[in-house]
Amino acid sequence: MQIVEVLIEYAKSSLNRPFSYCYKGNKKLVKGIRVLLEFNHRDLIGYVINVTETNLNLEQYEEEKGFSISEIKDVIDDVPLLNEELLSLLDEVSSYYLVPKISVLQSMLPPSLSPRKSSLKAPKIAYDQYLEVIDESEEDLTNKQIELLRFIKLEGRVLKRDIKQVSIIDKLLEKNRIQIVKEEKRRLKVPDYQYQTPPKLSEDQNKVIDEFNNSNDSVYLLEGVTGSGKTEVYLNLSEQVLKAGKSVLMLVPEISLTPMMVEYFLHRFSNNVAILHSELTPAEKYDEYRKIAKGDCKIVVGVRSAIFAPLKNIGLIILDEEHTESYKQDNLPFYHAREVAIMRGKYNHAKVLLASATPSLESRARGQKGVYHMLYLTKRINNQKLPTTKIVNMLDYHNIDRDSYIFSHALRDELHKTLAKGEQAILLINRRGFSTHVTCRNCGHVFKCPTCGIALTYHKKDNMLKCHHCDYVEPLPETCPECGSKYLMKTGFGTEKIQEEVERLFPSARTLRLDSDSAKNKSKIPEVIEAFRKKEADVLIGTQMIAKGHDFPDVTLVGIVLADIGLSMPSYRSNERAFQLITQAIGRSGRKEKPGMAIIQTYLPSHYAITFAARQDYELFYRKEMEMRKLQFYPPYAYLASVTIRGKSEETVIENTIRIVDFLNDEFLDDGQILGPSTPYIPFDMGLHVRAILIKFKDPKKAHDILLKMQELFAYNSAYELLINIDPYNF
DNA sequence: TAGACCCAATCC
DNA sequence: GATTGGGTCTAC
Repeated sequence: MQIVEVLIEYAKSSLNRPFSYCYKGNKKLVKGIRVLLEFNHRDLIGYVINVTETNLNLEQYEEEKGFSISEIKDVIDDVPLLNEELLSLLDEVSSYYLVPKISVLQSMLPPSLSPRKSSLKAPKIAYDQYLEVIDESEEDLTNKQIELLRFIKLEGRVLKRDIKQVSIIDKLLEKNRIQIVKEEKRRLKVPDYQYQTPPKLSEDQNKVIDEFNNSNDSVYLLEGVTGSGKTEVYLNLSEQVLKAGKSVLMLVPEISLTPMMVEYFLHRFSNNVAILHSELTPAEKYDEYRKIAKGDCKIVVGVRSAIFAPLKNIGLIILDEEHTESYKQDNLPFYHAREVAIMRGKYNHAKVLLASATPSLESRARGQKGVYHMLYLTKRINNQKLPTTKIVNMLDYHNIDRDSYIFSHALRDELHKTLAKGEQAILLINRRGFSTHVTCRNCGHVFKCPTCGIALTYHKKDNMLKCHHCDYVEPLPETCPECGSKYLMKTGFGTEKIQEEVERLFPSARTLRLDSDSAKNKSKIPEVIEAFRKKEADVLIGTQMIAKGHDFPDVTLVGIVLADIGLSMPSYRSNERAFQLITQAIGRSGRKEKPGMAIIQTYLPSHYAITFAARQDYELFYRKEMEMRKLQFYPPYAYLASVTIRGKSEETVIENTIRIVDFLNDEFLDDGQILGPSTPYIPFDMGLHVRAILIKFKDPKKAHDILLKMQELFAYNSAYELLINIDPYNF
């Protein structure tokens, strides 16, 4: 009889321990496979972490162990899902982040191989399911159902997997308003590009490459201004690594926003590239994953979770735009791809290259201390000049256009000139929707989200009010629900409003808008980007997703409609975020031979995040922000960990949070600062009360021990849920 | 995570 | 006296 120890698919720290089952069949089981079993009256998946043989019979064995043992119901895999390296990485990641092992496993493996019940249903052949409207009547539908119905109607047909609210789809199907049309899905087709001969490298690029090659350091930070040709450096280094018989892991922030990077790699390495990102179907992911595991391709291009790709013999790991926050997973298992990259680099004796025009403060500080090897690309390719920038003080009404309170004279004039020259412009406004507040002019009633209490944003496209924190929606009523007045006032602006303003002021300009609304249908993002690049429009209006990494040769004007939005966020990183966003956005201007221009409109014209971003002066920003971080004891001067407690009863939550704070104070004494209990910006989460604790400390080893102890003492309680986030971003 | 179990409140 | 609802416990 074989005894297996398994991890249960529930990612709960109280269940983060092995459970024993027996197997009486005649297969030889190995660790690393999945099994089907019954656990506490439910069928679910277990992941085998240990197998032993015993001569005892079941009764004797149970006697010896002191608990009863059931039999496995089924064996799912024959061979282990992970190789030795990933197995050890699993331990390292789960112990660093203090998260259940199973949660790391579930991130490492594609859905069809994941140790969770739903993986059994994961398709081996994929179909695309489209939703189409068959009956437009909105009678006896809820608001959310109306929203979706109108959305599908506006789009014509919509991919079912693009719509996350499955229950609403089901209701609409049930009420015969829409139908599903099935089409066989093509597996991921990678275009077969012609090999592109590498361009001649600049002096700067050669210098960086030589320095990289001639050093034995393991982690490098490449600081390269926008347009300095970082991509060509990646390609060149990758080529060398491949020639040496090793493989390359290339991470990008969000693949649907950076199809260019994929294209470059495909041009150079064609069928040697596997692609991993969240928009792939389970079947495609499965294909790509297997291809990588079998060693059929030596390069993986992908997003955060691709850091776990089963690539063997890695020689180089690159993180493009390393400062990007999407490298940090903000739910379980809370890992940061950069830290995992460094772990894998160590194991493989591979080099890790982090690159950005605006490195994160913590990386840049490590560079300063010599923990990372600094590399610089200071010149733009062909010595293009950085765009001319202008900060417009919106507090001064002389600067504001008479026709439009949103545009300054400067921005309107420049946009006019740009359009007259037949060149393109980008307008950035980091807020979607039409207007941020709707107020009754008569009684002052403000439309607010009933569950979050924050103001609802008006969306003109479907004439609905939406909460940007939860998923609440309602149609904009004709009259005020309080007093019946017809005069509802819309204030504050977002992308939709800007688009309308541009169309009003420049009737002949062709506009495109890109934000997470227009990208609800995710395949839209690359379409819009491509259309703009092909000059099918003159002005692109959008949120931060248009600021990142795109190369639009004919854009000569970037307008930041309101630069302050990011600065008002309550986070120690808000200055850094604002600086990065503005710098990145400005970098979109003037990428070819034509000189670029950028206009920054702001109510805080002397804020250093804005002035230094306008000058594209990372170095000065870095120094100033480091001073601030030092004063306030924030990273990189301190390490952070946050603890979140959530539960049904507010009292229980508060009581326990205080107990935990007391515990932490006793344990850390003078080696850490404990802030809290604090009430987060959004104090409710799906009906649960939330409280948070922030811990700042100098000694990560000591903190790790204390947090582990805290977890043992407090995590095992069903009255509330406790989550630890190591190196959190949103505080 | 979610079913079982326990106890108290509530209903007829 | 039975039924319902909430909070707590436990899993191999």
